[in-house]
Amino acid sequence: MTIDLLTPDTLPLQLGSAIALRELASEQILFRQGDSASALFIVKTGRLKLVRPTLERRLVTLQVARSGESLGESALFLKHYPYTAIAEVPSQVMIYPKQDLLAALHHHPDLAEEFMTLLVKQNLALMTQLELRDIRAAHRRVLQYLHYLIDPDIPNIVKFDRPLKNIAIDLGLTPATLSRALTRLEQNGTIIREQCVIKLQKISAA
Amino acid sequence: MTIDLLTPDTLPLQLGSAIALRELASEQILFRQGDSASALFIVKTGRLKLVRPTLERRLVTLQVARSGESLGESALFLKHYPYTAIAEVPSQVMIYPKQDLLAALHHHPDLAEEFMTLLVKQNLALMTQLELRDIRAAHRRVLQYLHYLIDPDIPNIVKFDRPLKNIAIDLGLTPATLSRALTRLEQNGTIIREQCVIKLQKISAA
DNA sequence: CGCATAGTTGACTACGCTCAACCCTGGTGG
DNA sequence: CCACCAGGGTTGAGCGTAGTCAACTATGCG
Repeated sequence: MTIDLLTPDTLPLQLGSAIALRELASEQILFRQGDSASALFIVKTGRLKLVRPTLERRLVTLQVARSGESLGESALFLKHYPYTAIAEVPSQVMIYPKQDLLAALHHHPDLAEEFMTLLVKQNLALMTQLELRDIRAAHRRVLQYLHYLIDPDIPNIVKFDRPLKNIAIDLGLTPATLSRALTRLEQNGTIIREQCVIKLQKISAA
Repeated sequence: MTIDLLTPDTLPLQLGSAIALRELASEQILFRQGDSASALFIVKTGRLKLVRPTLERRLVTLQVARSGESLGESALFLKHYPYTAIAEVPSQVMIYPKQDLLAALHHHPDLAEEFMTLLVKQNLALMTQLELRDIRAAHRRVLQYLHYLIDPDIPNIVKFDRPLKNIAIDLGLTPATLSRALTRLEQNGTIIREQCVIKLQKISAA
């Protein structure tokens, strides 16, 4: 409950084993859906995304893991990865072998509890994504997405740290539609754009 | 790993405390989003759904819990329920107080591991739902949904146990569109309908 | 027998997708 | 220093299709 055990710094202490590092180039695949699930990863630098290919040969983005965040938790309780992990930019990930982690979870109730909290958080994130998809109108969906992104410390400002192309896909839109949605919001006076910096105005009605 | 600890029968043994029961009428609310999170529930009879109201005054269905299944796991690690639980039909739920369960998870690593597996499974279910939403064409989405529902024991047969109206909402469609999608699939020869029983044919192309 | 609800079907509208052209930026090489 | 190129982003025209609203049918229940 006190400090965060699930970080690159503190987790090795729990495991008591050497941790490997892996470098990934942009667009490189860390593991594929269906691969034998062997490890959990924590992003040291860069950015990864978890995706699943759909029937229509498109990719659904399930999660984006940034520096300090973990990915592949499901692996600990499944035989195969249920999704594919791809580096969006050149990245480094720390590798935590499945068996070691499982043993650690077994012996450290606090770590287990923290891990459960993490899983629940991920659940919530997925629910939020699902909720987003239920908003039909593209500009409304985008607006809601912006609201999720605002940092309480820097109110009403959102800065995109990844290409609009990717964000569009995350939102279940095409780049063209996202672009139109943003211009529409700007003409509404709902937002003000300056490159990848978005400023939300008070009035958030459509 | 041997037997399932997270069932109405075995869980009380882990908790060592009396378990309360609650009866719900159809459409009755078990707890609301934002309520103080006090317990986890397991459905004894009936059927509940977890929903979140969206901006457009619609309800996104996040999960459907049938007899023997649990709901409200997130509550153990959050102060407030992140969704609303509604009975779709008259139901009975067993109540497992949060504190008792947390203590049990702390002292029984096997129970904790099983719980984590459960959380991961729910994660996967949400991912699957998200993937469904990425299929634009209504009839294709429905077809994929049907594929998810087939029971390996009874191949190519799906029986709806809830009104089409609800299923439509789960799929992010209107009842009208779902109806059209089903008739289209039938005219395609992809499925054969008889009331709420659907038979899938071999050829599953659109 | 009537009422309420679920399901189906029709006509119309709206909007997101597709495909394409175009602009703009950054990087490379002559 | 400029010419070229590649990629992301924007904008336009047209199409398909899901939503909406409504009417109608069918079913179950009082």
